[in-house]
This record gives sequence, structure tokens and C-alpha cells, in this order.
Amino acid sequence: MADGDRSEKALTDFESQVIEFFCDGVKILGLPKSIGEIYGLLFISPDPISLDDLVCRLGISKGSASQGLRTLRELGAVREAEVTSGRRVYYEPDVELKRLVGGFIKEQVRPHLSSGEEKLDSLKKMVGDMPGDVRSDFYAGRLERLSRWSSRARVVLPLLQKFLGS
Amino acid sequence: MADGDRSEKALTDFESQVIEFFCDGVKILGLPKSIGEIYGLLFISPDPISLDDLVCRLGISKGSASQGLRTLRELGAVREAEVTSGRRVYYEPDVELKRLVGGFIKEQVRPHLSSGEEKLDSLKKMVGDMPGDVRSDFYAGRLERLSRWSSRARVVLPLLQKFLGS
DNA sequence: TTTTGAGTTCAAATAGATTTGAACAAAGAG
DNA sequence: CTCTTTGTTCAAATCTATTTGAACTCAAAA
Repeated sequence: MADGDRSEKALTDFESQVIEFFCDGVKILGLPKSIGEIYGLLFISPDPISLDDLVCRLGISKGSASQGLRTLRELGAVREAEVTSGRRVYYEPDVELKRLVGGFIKEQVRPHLSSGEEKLDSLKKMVGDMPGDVRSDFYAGRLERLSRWSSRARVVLPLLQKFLGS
Repeated sequence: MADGDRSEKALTDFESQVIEFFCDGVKILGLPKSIGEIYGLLFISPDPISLDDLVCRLGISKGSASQGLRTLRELGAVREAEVTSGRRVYYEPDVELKRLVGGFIKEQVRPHLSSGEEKLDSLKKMVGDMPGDVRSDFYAGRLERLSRWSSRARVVLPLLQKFLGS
């Protein structure tokens, strides 16, 4: 049997368990299971894999595979491999924790932080327009605390990436 | 109008927006919206709040409020206030970022890390039982990498908490 | 140009998680 | 002891997010 046939076969027990491992992982991050399946198979496969391989071996739909690959590319967790034989595209995982975390922070965390800061500003404005009394002072204090949370996050995230890179 | 009546009234526009802010926040953490609503109202309320207050003001069911408060207590994000007038229990938020993050890590992150490490060990055993060849060497290398991810996390999490406490 | 194969899109179906609400338990009041 | 109030539990209903699959685009091959 030629080596290339491997990609057609059902998942081995070992592969299934590795994939399950990643499914657990991505669930914590709030990403869909299919993302974990796709990344998991890529992670444990010695050779790059095409979209069709993912569909066949994981038993998921082409739509799911396409969507999942797109998300993983956006996160920087997956990239096209060089070996584009013919017109088909093959993918391989990025396995550097630093880059994976970096991509996640950039794509999933920072946008929320930014929109949160905007909303905070708008809330501060609302308090500014209130008649000044004990209650509005309390509100201002609470919002000030939220601002500190936000700036803590802005300091800690790059630091986190730094530590993971070492 | 007596001050105590406040807790019966509908949410002000300001309160709604603060609550929405927290709903956004908890969604990132993969927690249900009701958790954000409950914590948000507690956070922006000058005085402690009872379960019935939450039901009335947020318009959620008693079951949801009870469940949500339980989760928040487990996370250490909310505690009983001293002012237990009669038999009813009042709650107040913990607003220390350090403790909130600490509770989240302890309750939501560490358990996953631990179970992940167990699964990793079982996977390593599977590879150990394979005939030694190029493929099993590849597998062993990948699993080794996962182990490094895991130990990185074990180092970084306490560090993270340290930085947030400063 | 037409055909073929790879990949994308998106509305509908499905799966999974949250919320509800009614029954229940616990504890103080009468 | 019984009634009332407070809070909990959990199966069913609801809601949200993911997955599917068929129609489509695009590009290369014939």
C-alpha cells in the first residue's frame, strides 16, 4: 500500500485521542469543536493535509472544513504548505505556543478589549452628565476601577507573550 | 419614596449599559449571559442585593438567579454581605481583579490543565507501545511539545496572578 | 470555450447550552 | 405542628451557535 493512501484511512485510535485532546482545549477558548478536530489532525500528522483529507478523515462537511481552516488561518495557527502539488492546497500547523497565543490574543482578545474601552468611555460620559451626588461618585469610582482592569490587561498581555516565547 | 424601593424599579439606562458591558465580558470567558447580568448589577449597586432583587430587577427566573449566584460564589466573584436582615441573604461583589482572575484560574483553568496532563500521559504510553520507527518518533516529539505547553502554563499562571495583584 | 475540480458561501437543519418554572426542601414564625 | 418565606433542583422549553449540504465562484485543463 502506498504511503499516500494513509490520508484516506479512518483515524487510528491514537489519532482520535490526540484530536479529542485538542477539542477539549479549544472548548476552553470558546472555539467550536471542528476547530479542535482540524488543528488536532494537522498537529499529529507528519505531512501537510488538504481540505479534502480533512473531510475524509474527520468525517466533517466541506463547509465545516473550509470555515474551520479559515478561522485557523486568521488565528495564525495554520498556514499553507509549500508542497502545492497541482492546484490543491495543503496545510500545516504552526506549533509555536508563543505564536498561537499571540494570534489568539490579537484576534480574539484585543478587539474585545478595545470595544470595551469605548463602552467604558461612553459610560463615564453618562456619569459626568448626572447631578453630582453620593451615588454618581460611587458610579465614577466603579468605572474608574474598570478602567484600571483594562489597563492592567494591556500591560499583562504583552508580558504574557514575552514569557511564552522564552 | 423610600430608598429601599430602588431595588424594585426597572433598570436605569445607565445600569443596563453597565450590565451589558459585563455580559460582553463574561461571554469572552465562556460563561453564560446571566452570570454577567448578575455580577454586573451587583458591581454597579451601592448596596448589597438579594436573590429576589436580582429576579425582579433583571427579569430573570429564580432558578437562573440561584444557579448564577452559585457559580459566582464558587468563582469567588461574589460573597454574602453581613447585613442579613432576617433570613434573607444579601450579596456583594468582589471587585479585586486579582481575586477574580485567581478564582477563574483555580475553578476553570486548572482543572482542565490537570485532566489534560493525564490524557497526555496516556497518549505517551500509547506511543511507547508502538514499534519504534520514524512515525512514532514524530509522535513522541509532538507529545513532548504538548508537555512543554502545559508546563509553560503552570509557570505563567501564578506569574500572571502576581502581576495583577500589584 | 467548455468542462472539471477545488474551495467558498449561506440558509436551513442540528446540536448543545442556557433558561425557565413548577415541585421540592429547609428553616423560622406563629 | 403547621404555615410561610426563602432558596434549590432538574426536566422541559427555549435559545444560541455550529454544522451541513447544495448552489455558486474561480481557475486551470482540455
